[in-house]
Amino acid sequence: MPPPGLRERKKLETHRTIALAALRLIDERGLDQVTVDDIAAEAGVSARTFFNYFAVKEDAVLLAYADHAERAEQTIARFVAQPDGIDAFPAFIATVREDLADIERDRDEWLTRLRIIHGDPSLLIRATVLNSGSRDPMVAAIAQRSGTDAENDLFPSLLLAVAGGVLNTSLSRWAARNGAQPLLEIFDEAAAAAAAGLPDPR
Amino acid sequence: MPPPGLRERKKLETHRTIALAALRLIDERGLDQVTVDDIAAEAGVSARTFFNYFAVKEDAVLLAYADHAERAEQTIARFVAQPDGIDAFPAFIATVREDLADIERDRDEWLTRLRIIHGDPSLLIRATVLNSGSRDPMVAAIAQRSGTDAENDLFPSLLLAVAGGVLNTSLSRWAARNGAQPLLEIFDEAAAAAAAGLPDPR
DNA sequence: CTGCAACTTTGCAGACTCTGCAAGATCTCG
DNA sequence: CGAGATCTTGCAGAGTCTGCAAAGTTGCAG
Repeated sequence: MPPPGLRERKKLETHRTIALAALRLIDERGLDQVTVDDIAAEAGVSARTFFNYFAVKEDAVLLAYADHAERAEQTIARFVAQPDGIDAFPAFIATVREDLADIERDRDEWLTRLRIIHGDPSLLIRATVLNSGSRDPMVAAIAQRSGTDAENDLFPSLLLAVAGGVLNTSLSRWAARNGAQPLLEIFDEAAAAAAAGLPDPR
Repeated sequence: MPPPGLRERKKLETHRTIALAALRLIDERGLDQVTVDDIAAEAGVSARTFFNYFAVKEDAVLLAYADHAERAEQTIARFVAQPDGIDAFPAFIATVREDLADIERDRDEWLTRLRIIHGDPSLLIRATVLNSGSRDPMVAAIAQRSGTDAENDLFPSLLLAVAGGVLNTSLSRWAARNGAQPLLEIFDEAAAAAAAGLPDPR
C-alpha cells in the first residue's frame, strides 16, 4: 500500500483531536454537561464536522482511533494464525491478550475512558454496538478454526460472548483499581477461571 | 401488600399499551422510521406521557413490563434460595433458566422483540444498560454464595458476565431459528459448554 | 506550476428527541 | 364529599443529528 498522503494524515489527526477533546471535556464535566458544540469548539472544528467523523456524540469517547475496522481485521488475522493444536477458546484468549498491550500503552487515556464509561452506562451500550460490526467475521473465524458451523452450531457465538465477558470484566476491574494491578494479570486470572468452567474458588 | 388500586392498574396498563404499540410499529417499519409521536398516537396518549414512562424511545421496545426492578429482585431471591451444595455458577444458571419460562409464555412477543433488536444493535446496547441496574445486587449475591468478595475478587463479576453471555447467545440463536428449537434446549447446551470451559466440540 | 477532479469542511434549515414547568384531570382515602 | 396525591398534557426550549450546497484543500496529470 502507498504511503498515506497529507489528506489521509489530516483526517486521522482530526479524528484523534476531536476524540481527545471529547475525552478531556467529558472527563471533567460528565457526558450530559458537554454538548457537541463544546467538543467541536475545543477541537477547533465546526459542529457539522464533528458529525462527519462521529455518528453520535458517544462515539467520540469510544473511538480512540479512526482505523477501528482495520484493527478488528488484524485481530482476526492473528487469531487465524495461532498455532495448531490449541483449542479455539485458548487461542482466542491468547489473541485478545495481545491486543491488551495497545491499551497498556495508552494507559492513562484508557483509564480515563473506562472511568467515563463506568459513570455512564449508555456509553457501555454504545461500546457493545461498535463491536457488533466485527462480530460476524469473528464468529466465522472461530467456526472455521473449531470445525463448527457459524449458523448451526452454538459454539462460535458462545465462545465470542464468553470471551467478551472475560475481557469486559477484566477491563472494568482494572479501571476500578485505577490501573494498580496489571491488566494482563487480571485478564489471565479471568481467562483461567472461565477455561475451568467457573468452579467456586475455595 | 395491599391489592393494587385502580391507579396502579391503569399505570401498568398504559405502560404495556405503549410498549406493545411501539413493538408493533417498529416491527413493521423499523426503529428509525417510527417517531415517538407515532407511538404515542398509536397508544392513545400524548408524546409527553410517553416520556413519563420511557426515558428514551428504545426503552419502549425493551421494557415489556413496568415491574422490571421487582423481577430482578425476585430472580436474586430465587438465586439465594438455590439448594446448598451446588457451585455458584450452576446455581445461577438454574435460576436464570427458570426465568426463561416467562419468555416462552409470551413467545411471539419476544421473538418480535428479539428480531427488532437483532436488526438494530443500538437496542442491544440499551438492553445491556438496563440490566446494569440490577448488576451490583446480583454480583453481591453471587459473592455471598460463593464466599468471595464483590470488590476484591474477580469471580462474582466474571460469573455474571459469562452467564450473561450464555443467556444472550441462547436468546439470539432461538430468535435466529424463529423459535423452532426450544429455548430451554439451546440454553442448556450453551450452559453445559460454558461449564465445561468451552472445549472444542469434536 | 497549472488546472481539474476528488474530497473535506462548513453553515444553514429542519426533523426529531427529551426535559422542566404549570395547569387541569383523575384517583385515593378519610 | 373534599383535600391531597398522582397522572396527563401542552408548551417552550435545549440539544442531537441529517441533507444539501457553497467554499476551501488536496491529489495528480499534463
